[in-house]
Amino acid sequence: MAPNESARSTRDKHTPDATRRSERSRRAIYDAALALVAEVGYPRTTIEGIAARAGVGKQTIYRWWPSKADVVLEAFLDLSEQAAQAAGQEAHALPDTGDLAADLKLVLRATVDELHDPAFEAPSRALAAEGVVNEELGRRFVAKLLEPQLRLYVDRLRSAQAAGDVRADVDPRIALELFVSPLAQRWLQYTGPISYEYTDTLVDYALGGIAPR
Amino acid sequence: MAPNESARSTRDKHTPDATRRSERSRRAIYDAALALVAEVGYPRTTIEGIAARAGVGKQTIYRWWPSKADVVLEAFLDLSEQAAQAAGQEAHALPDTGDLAADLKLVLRATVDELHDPAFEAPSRALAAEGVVNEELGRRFVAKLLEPQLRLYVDRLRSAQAAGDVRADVDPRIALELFVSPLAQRWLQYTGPISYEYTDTLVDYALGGIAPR
Amino acid sequence: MAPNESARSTRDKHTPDATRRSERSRRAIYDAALALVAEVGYPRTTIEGIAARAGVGKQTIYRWWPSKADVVLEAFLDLSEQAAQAAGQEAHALPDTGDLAADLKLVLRATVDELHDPAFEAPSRALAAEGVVNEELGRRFVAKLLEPQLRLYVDRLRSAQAAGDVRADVDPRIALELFVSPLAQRWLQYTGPISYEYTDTLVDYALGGIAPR
Amino acid sequence: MAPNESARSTRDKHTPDATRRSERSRRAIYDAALALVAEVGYPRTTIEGIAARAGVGKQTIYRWWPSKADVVLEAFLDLSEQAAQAAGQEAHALPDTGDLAADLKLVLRATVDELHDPAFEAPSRALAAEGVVNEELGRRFVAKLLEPQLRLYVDRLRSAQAAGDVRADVDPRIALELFVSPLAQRWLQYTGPISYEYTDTLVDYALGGIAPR
DNA sequence: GTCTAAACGAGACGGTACGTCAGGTCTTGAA
DNA sequence: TTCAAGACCTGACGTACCGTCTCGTTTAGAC
Repeated sequence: MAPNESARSTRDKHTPDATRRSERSRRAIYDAALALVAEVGYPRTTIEGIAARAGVGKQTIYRWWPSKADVVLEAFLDLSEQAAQAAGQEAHALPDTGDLAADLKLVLRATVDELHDPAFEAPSRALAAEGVVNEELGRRFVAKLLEPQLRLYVDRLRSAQAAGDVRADVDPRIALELFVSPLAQRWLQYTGPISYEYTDTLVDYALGGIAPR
Repeated sequence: MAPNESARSTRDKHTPDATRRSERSRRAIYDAALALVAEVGYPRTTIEGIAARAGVGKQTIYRWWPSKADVVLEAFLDLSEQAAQAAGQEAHALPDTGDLAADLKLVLRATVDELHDPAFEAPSRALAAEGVVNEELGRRFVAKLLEPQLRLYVDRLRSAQAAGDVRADVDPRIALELFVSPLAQRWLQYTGPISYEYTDTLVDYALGGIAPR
Repeated sequence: MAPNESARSTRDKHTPDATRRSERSRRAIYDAALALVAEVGYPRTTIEGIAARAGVGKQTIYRWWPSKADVVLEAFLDLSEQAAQAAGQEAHALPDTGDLAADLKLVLRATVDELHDPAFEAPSRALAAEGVVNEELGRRFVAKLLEPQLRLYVDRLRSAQAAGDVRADVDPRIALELFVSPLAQRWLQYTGPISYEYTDTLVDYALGGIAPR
Repeated sequence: MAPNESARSTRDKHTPDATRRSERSRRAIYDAALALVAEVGYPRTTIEGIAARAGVGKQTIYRWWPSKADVVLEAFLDLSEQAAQAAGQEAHALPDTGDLAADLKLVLRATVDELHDPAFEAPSRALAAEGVVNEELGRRFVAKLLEPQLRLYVDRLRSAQAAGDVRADVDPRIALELFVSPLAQRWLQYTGPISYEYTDTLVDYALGGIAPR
């Protein structure tokens, strides 16, 4: 048996040698993918187009990613990581001044701003849409991007529970949805305008309830 | 000049004579579109496929609808209308037993069931996804399907306000999102499981707030 | 049995009542067909186009003619008849001055002129082309248009045989092809230019042969 | 710089790399094109049909040929070349036994046989018909296929002139039409039957003339 | 410092679906 | 019933991408 054969038998041809991967190509593909999604939208973004724009052969994309959705998702994750690093430690925890309502309002206002940022809007909308219809991608999108952010709310709510600002029997994972999901739905489905007043109101309603005290 | 001549002079060739439209074809196209979306999913549903399955020329589709999304949306609206008519007056108002929490829980449990119905899931997911990325379609989807349902919640909450079960200063249109949007997001984005307990909890949290009394 | 059934059984639907046929439409269709063939060529002449130009419904054409070729052939035959009537008796016989060569040259020169007439060229080329590939139409084209003209040559050659200007053992139907067919082929297949000198030469060669005497 | 690079720089994207062309596909397309023309005729032969029959993507045809006519013409030229190679040197010159009449009769009899060969008849009739109505194609058809054959007659007649069997003042290019064109017209237009006697007679008439000596 | 195997750019390949268009058939309403 | 109008079904058009598959050409690790 030739030595290279044994090498091949341990490595399927569908799993190329990652150590020899071209970093240049990877970066160029991320950039091209995000640029195209932003410019022409996700459906009209094609793998051929990404390859052409990145100055890369189509096979280089098909070698490393199984689908267009994966390329765009990974490119977006990369972008988010870079943005997070640029923003410093803020990404690791929500502010905790002791005033829960104020802290939540602050963070949600920042989210409102982010949702209006065109650089994020096009790709994240595209991925969200794909995730609606493609469960596997949707779950990955949530696990990699959404859930880590929601965990910060959970932490902050736990802290509030410890401080007695939130009832102990409340499930934080559900509670956070009271103010996060309405904002998400308005953004995703155009069911209403998004503003600081709106998110402030959400926090107030969620914390105090809508029933009379 | 005959009346129809003036009508014709204002109609260019891109807007065919709707009075001569074939009802048979329209129905067949609706059925085929919904069936295909349910069977192979929205992305793999093609206009060619709809035409073939409906026993209809492609041009007959392109003549009356500008895009695949429009065909499916209209087909889905038609389906919803039929379902509403079959269900009778239930669609016109939420139950109002005087017990707001119980009424909301009941309706949300019904929604949970509906969201698990495969006949509705495939097309509505497809349309929601398309609406995320296609604002025009999204707004139409909301206006025609979502908003009418949300209005029923508004009405019920107004009634509750009159009965003193909800604070008078609360905006019902926002308040309803406290329990509707979380469900919607879990369904759309797979951010969590959907169950009766979950929706019951949402109603409790929303009505009573999460802060201690 | 319903009354209309008996009506149908006595009259096949493919043979409508000719007595009620609109002469106006027939003429308009002939004119439109020839005009279109001349303007855009035979292949791009469509029954739809003829109907639109004639101000006639498509079905009116399909009712009376089985194919585009038939419409054009009939229109062309009609045109030829009219032209023949306008030209008087010249169509019934070739000139017979006693000088066979001169007579033939004269007639062939007239043919050269006719072949250069755009009003005749487009439809006759179109019909000839169709006839090459559609034997049934080709034979009809020949029988109705070509053969009557060739018969005049036969007559003239018979007269020449009687006068001793053509050998008695020569078959006139074949002999005429010596000068007619070369002209036809050059015209049909663009195998060479067409001029008076050319046709004169053909007559000389055909009458005298090309071998030395 | 490698030589092919400079070649590439002068070639835009509309002229693909011919060196990478698939010979298998080219052959399959030729075969399919000729088969379809023979079976259903030229007008009903479609590029889609050729592609399907050849087991080839449509784009592979559009990549290399600008039109259906070009595909079929090229396929037919290829067929002719192969037939010529199979026939050996006969294609390069007419027989020259010294007996002009006998040589011409022999060749014309072979032509008669060829005209009756179904493998040749369908595509050449289709191309001839198209050429009648499409001058550009017609001229190409003549230049590539007809004229090379006629040149052989010109050569043989020149040889006969040198031998004193044809008058020196005769133009061979015209003279050959005396026996070639009648046969062509009968075949193209169904103006008469085609037989050995007929072509023999044509040669006799053409060489000796039809006038008495 | 070679050697060599894999990743690379390029792009041709067999396909699918696109959206447009033309053509023959079928349906409707006016005369 | 004929006719005009035009919607219908069919199917070919030429284009855009798909995902696969070679081609040479880098390129980077092992010898």
